[in-house]
Amino acid sequence: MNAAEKRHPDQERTQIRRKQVLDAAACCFGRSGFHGASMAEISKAAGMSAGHIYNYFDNKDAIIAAFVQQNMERVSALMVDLALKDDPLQSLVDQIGEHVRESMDPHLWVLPLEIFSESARNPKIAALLHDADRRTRAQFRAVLKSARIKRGLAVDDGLLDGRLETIIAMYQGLHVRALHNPALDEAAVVAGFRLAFTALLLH
Amino acid sequence: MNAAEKRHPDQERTQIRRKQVLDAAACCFGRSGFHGASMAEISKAAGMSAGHIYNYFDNKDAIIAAFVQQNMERVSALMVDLALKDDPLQSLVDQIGEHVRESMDPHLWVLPLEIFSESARNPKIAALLHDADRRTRAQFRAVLKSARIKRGLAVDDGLLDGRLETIIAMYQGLHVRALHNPALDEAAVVAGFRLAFTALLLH
Amino acid sequence: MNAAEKRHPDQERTQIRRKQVLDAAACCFGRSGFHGASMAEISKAAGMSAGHIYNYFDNKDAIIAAFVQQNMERVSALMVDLALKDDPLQSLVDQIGEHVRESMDPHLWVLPLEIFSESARNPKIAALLHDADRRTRAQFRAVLKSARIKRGLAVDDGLLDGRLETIIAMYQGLHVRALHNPALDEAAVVAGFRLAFTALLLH
Amino acid sequence: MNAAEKRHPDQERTQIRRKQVLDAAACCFGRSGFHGASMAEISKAAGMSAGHIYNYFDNKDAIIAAFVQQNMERVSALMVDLALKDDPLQSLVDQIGEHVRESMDPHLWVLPLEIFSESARNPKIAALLHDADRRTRAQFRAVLKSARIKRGLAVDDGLLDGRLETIIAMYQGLHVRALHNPALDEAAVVAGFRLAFTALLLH
DNA sequence: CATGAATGAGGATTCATTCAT
DNA sequence: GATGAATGAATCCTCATTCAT
Repeated sequence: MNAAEKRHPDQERTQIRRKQVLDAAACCFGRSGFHGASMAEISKAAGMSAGHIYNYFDNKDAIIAAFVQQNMERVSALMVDLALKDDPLQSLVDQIGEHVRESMDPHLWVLPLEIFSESARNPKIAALLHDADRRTRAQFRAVLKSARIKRGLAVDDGLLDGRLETIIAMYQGLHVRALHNPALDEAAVVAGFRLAFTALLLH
Repeated sequence: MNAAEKRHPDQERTQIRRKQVLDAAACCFGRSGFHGASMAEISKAAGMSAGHIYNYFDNKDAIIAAFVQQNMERVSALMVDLALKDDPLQSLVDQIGEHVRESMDPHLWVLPLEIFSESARNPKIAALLHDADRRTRAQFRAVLKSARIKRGLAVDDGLLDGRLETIIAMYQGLHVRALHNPALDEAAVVAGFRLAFTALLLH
Repeated sequence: MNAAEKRHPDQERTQIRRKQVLDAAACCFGRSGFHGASMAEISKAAGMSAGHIYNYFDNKDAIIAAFVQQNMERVSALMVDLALKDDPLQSLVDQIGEHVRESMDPHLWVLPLEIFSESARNPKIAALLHDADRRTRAQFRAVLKSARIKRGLAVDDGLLDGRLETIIAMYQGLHVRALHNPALDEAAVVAGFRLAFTALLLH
Repeated sequence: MNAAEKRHPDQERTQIRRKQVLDAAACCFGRSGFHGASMAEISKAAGMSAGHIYNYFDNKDAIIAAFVQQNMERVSALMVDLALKDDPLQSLVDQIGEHVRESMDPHLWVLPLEIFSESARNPKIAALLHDADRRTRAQFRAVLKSARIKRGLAVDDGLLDGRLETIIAMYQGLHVRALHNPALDEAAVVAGFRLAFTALLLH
């Protein structure tokens, strides 16, 4: 046990407990949705009594919000990775294959959709989403801009936003596609995406 | 009152009442979500008692399903329109502006997202969605194919699916973008979409 | 159409309609019980709208009561038949076989049980039952008495009631037995009843 | 508080609560019938919230079933008592007086009738009833057989069933008699039963 | 006479939340 | 800290009953 942990052992414990709940919530939310998952279900998955959860979260909405927050941070980290690449533009094109494959696991995209539809109704969630999206966009924008300069491509500020919004839309739309079309042909999608990405990123 | 109405006044009335409920449901579902909207809320919006709704729908799920079905048919009609154009490919590119503008009214896209997340958990809704998507894809595919032939473009069957899935993903993703980024710049998106569509449709 | 019918054609019609409802009720009550059978179910079986039933019966309870009344009258008629026999005592013993066989059709005895348990809760039904039972007992008692005199058996007034109550209890209990023991052996029951009846009636 | 209670305080509490509910149910079912008694009524009688009852019983049917089960066990215990008597046959005849007196308290026999009529419609209850009846019959049969051997009476296997079914029918029928004829003369019934029992048991 | 659309009260059940232990 | 017993409001749904047509 290191010093930092020793200094605030209870805060440490609190963080562990909160994570326990959020992990359990991830499982339950994925299985039953935000509103379908009962506190009882979550508490059982968290290995903790239902009442005790209220020591760490004010109410169920707070769990949902914390859970969404956590997810946002995960996505933000992916952007940081991209920024560190040598040639991010080429990376994006090259990685279409694996990104598409990931996006097509429907199991993985139930939760984002749950979040999206919750945000339409819950202003707190919407604020979280807007904020995270703004940060992610800024990161993505910076990456695109510097990469275009490095490659000697035009840096058309207005169009830059269009390029990145389109790319993000494609990936977010792909999650929806995976749900709607269970027989979605991965190779075909990759080919289609490559056509579009080439136009969007390399010209 | 015309002849058709006179002949089946009760069936007519039933249809009117069902529509009344579905319209009310659209409103309530958009405001509160499928599960957040209570039958009492819907019945009040529909101007009829809660109990009476059950004369037109077996249960709440049946309302959701009918509502989804109705939405599907609206989308299907759009495809039929497209097929009737002289040059559907050019039409798609030309109409990017208005389609994007429509897609960006967040009010309009709350419900589809609600449907998507419901489908992840409700097999009946998922089946409706899959079926509708299959039909829509087939229509879209036929349109693209004949339009490409007419234009003398390569009819690469495998890639054709990729092209259309990418386009659908872009529009479905755009709904998500509109929710995530309330300041979304319409002109920029249109420009981005035009780049991608040109690559996907006209080459 | 005879005179009596012509004089009160509407009362005639009313009686027919009431009977229609009661017959339908018999079917529904047997299938679903008094409280399980809905007015909608009954009205469908009666081939008449639910609302219209209220022109013939004040409410559902009135249907139940009329139905019970009808059943009571049927039982009473059986007693009259018995009184007309040459040697009612011997008849009762001889008919054990067919009476037991009848009593063992569980389908037939659902309704009496329904009536019994309703009477425990519904004073109006209880009054009907008490009244019918009193009449039936009196008839039965008179039959037994005169038959015993004719046969030269002792006419022990106090014991006479015991004899007849016991016999009635046996048949009413047999209905319960038929429900409890679906494998009830008819021949065995007949033999058992014959032992008891011989002691009760012929000594 | 003894050791057993201390070891499983929660299981103990659960049993107490279940009993609380069943006792309340007995009261409400008797007053209003199985379907007439609402969960609210039962919960008030049990001194606990309606929602809390669902921690002890899956649903209302489970309460009915547990209640029926409880009643069955009471009857089964009576059979065990009988088996322990020196001369069960003579005991049965001697105890006619008290058994009849018990059977004539109408308040006590409302619930069995409720159970009977429920069993006609509820397969789960019917199964419970059939099973309990089978066990009770087997016990009774063994008692009768050994007692007849001890007394040197013929052990006519087929007729044995007839004898016992007739006796059970008499007592079950007596409950119905008590409801139908509030003025039922106890002494007369005892005399009638004695005639029949003598023929059925002692010859 | 006859319909069946419409009502609204009431029922079983669930679940977020609290609190005594 | 930790439990889970307990609450009670809210939800979906049913059904006897009424009434305009």
